[in-house]
This record gives sequence, structure tokens and C-alpha cells, in this order.
Amino acid sequence: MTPPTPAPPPARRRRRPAVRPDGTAPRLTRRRGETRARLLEAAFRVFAAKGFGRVRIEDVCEAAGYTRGAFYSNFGSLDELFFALYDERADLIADQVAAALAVEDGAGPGGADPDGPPIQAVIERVTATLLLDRDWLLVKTDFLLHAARDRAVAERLAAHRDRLRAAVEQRLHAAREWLTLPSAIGDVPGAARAVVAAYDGVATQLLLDGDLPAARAWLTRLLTALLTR
Amino acid sequence: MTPPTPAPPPARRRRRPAVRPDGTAPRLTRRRGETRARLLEAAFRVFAAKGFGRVRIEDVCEAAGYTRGAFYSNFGSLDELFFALYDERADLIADQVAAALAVEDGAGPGGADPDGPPIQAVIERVTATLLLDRDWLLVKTDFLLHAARDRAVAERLAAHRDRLRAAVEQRLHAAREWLTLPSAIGDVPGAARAVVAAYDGVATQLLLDGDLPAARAWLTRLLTALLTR
DNA sequence: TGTATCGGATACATCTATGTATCCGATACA
DNA sequence: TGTATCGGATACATAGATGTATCCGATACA
Repeated sequence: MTPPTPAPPPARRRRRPAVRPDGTAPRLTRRRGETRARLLEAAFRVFAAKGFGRVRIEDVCEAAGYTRGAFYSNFGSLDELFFALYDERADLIADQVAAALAVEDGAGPGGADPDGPPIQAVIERVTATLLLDRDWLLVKTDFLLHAARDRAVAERLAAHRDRLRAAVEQRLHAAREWLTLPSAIGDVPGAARAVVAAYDGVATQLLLDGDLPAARAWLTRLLTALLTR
Repeated sequence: MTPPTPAPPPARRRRRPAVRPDGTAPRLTRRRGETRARLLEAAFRVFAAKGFGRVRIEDVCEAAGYTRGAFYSNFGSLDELFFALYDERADLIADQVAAALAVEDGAGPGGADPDGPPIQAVIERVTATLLLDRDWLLVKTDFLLHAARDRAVAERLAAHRDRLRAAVEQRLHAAREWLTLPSAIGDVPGAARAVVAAYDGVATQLLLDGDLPAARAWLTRLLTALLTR
């Protein structure tokens, strides 16, 4: 049925080479970086609005104010763009969370914070930090479905989750003096995992009803039950 | 920009009519029902394997052993098939869960079960009942993403969740004598919601790593922390 | 200021999925 | 057993998206 093409090189995903034949770097790129950034930014909106499966390459270009030429000059496929987008945003968010949860250890020379158990404060902080943007949840869930079917993708997502979990764990560790965890939860690492699980659970509900304040309140209740006795 | 087409009837989704012009019912259908069932069964496998966004109508037909003629004779679009599939499976699962959690109130004339607090038993039961099939999780999550972008779809999904939550709630209510809920959780309805949230959270992890036994164990720990004090 | 390279636009060829119109074997009913 | 209707297959027409080849204005460097 197919024409007897001898052997069309099964090369998947070609793109503009990063290095020229003679080894010199392509003349570099300021304008290029901007278009790439704009494409990524537009892609985020489009993916959030329509879902990966319904997004055409041209949708992204249109939203970014380019044509497909710009796209193919920067990415090899929609998957590649999607993965790049996820990596970018995931790093950004992991940084934000880590910063928001970071403990200023040496704030005062006296050492530990004297004004009572800060567990509730930690919970509030975690809640406000993790549950931010429904659009990001939409994209992340799409990515989760990719990860569920592709080992390599799963590892990227798992790495992101590990960063979040580690940030939470560190924060809990700093507050361990005032922590009395339920026995079922056990230690601080277990508690950090429980926090992530509660977050994921509430995220599902948030995707369904879109009620961010309710999701925050509910997450607070769950975390209180999971982290105190 | 758009050609001045007068008014192309915006008729969406046509299919074989359920009633003939003269009002009589179409000659009925045993073979038809089987075909439809096989298409739905095949669709489940295909959706689980590839994800909604990557499934072509022909993929489903091929997996079911039919051609597209059979498909269009039974469904108007891939969305319609997908929704029908979800409704079917969701009902099935809700029935199973309700049955598995149902309490045999009048088992003995003596009344309540005498052998100690059955909370742990309830937890084990809920865990084993809810966390069954990763493929179903995959399809359900795809459906969740549809629901997140479409109010009408969201209500169907919410209805399913309500059935599950109600089954859990009823079971917890039956065991309320031995329940000492954490104060953050409050009452039985709150506890039922917490169970669903924990389930969703663990489901996310299960999608990522595919480790069902670990997911079960983890869900048990979470539920223990959420339902006991 | 000249010029070589780059970045993105344009135009085109192709491919794939869809939807529909038609046809034929199967099946229910007389 | 005959026959009208049904269920699904086949064939076709079309739309829509993709990928690539080419072109032109912009920009960095001399």
C-alpha cells in the first residue's frame, strides 16, 4: 500500500540545530529567547483553557501572535513544547514554595521562636502557598496523565513532587519541637507525604468546583487532622 | 473573513433516530446492544491505554472488531461514547462500593456488633473497595479534566462522587458509636468528605508510580489519621 | 554603513481523521 | 418461507492539521 520508499530516515523531531557544522554556536539570540518565552506563556493559557488533547499547534501560535514558522523554529513538536512548559513552571513553583516555606533559622540569636506552637501557622502557610492557581492544576493534571503512561515523563513529575515534599518536610522538621503527629502518620517524612496527598486530594475537588476559598479551608482542616493529635 | 454562507444548519450530532417518522419504535435490537456493549468495552481499554486526546474513533472500532460504520450507527461522536462509557462504569462502581460498604443492620436480633470498635475494619474495607483499578483511575482523570472545563460534565462527575461519598458516610454513620473523630474533621459528613479527599490524593500517587499495594497501605494510614483520635 | 546570518512568515504538499452516502448480508416478523 | 427493515461494511468526499521548503525583513557584527 505505502509507496516503496527505500528507507525514509525515521528521524523523529528535527529542529534548528544548536551548533553549526563548523562547531561555532549560531549567532545567538535575544529576539529568539523572547519569542520562545512568549510561545511558552501563550501555550500555558491555551493548554489551561482547552486541555492538551484539543490544542493545535496553530492555537498556540495564534495566542502568542506568531505563525507556525516561529513555532517550528523553536520546538520540534507539541509534546516538546508541553514538556518544556511543564519544566519551566514546575521549577518556578518549586522555587516559590521553597522560598515561602523556608525557615529563617538564625533570625534571632536567641534561637527558637518563643511565641507558642507555630503548627497552625505552618498549616496556613502551606495551604496558601500550595493552592494558588487553578490553571496550573489543569496543566499539571494533563501532565500527570502523560506521566502515568510514560516512565520517563513520570520521573520528571516525580522529581518535581520530591522538591515540594522536601520543602514541606524541611519546614515540618524545623517545627518538630511543637509537633505531635498522629501515630498513624509517624515521623516527619511521613507527615510531609501526607501533606502532599492531602494537597492532591483537595486539588481534585478544586478542579471540579473551582471554589478556591473552599478548597483552602478544606485543606486547612485536613492538614490539621493529619498533623496534630 | 468567513464566506457568506447563508445559514448552514448548525445541527450538531446526528445519529440513528430512536423513533421512526410514524412513531413506531425501530425494530429493536439484540445484536445492536451487543455491538454497543463491545464498543464500550473496547473503548475503555483504548482510553485507558492511550488517553482520550490520542484516541481516534477508528482505534476504538479496531479494538472492538468493527468498522466505523458500527460506531456511527451507535454513537454520534467520540465525546458521546466517552460520556456513555463514564456513566456506565461510574454507576457500576458506585453500586459495587455501596454494596461492599452496606451495613447489614438487622443481622442479629441483638442489635449492634459486640466485638469491639470496627473502625479499623471499616478503613480496610473502604481501602480495598475504592482502590481497585488503575485503568479506571486513568479514564476517570481524563473525565475529570473534561469536567473541569464544562459545567454540565462537572455535574455528572459530582453526582458520581456524591454517591460514593454517601456510601462512605452511611457506613461511618453506622459505626458512629465507636468513632472518635479529630476535632478538625468534626462530624460524620465531614469525615466522609475527608475519606474522599484522601482517596483522591492517593490516587494521584498511584497514577504516578503504579504501585497499588503501596497506595493501599498509604491510604490506610491516612484514613486512620483522619478518622481516629 | 555594509553584509552575512538569523528569525520568522508564507506557501505548498501531504497525510490523517472525520463524516456521509450507499450497499449488502442478517434477522425479526408475517 | 418470504420479505421488509435493520445493522454494519465499504467507498468516497472533505476538512483540518502537520511538516517542510523557501523567501524576506531584521539584526548583530565588521
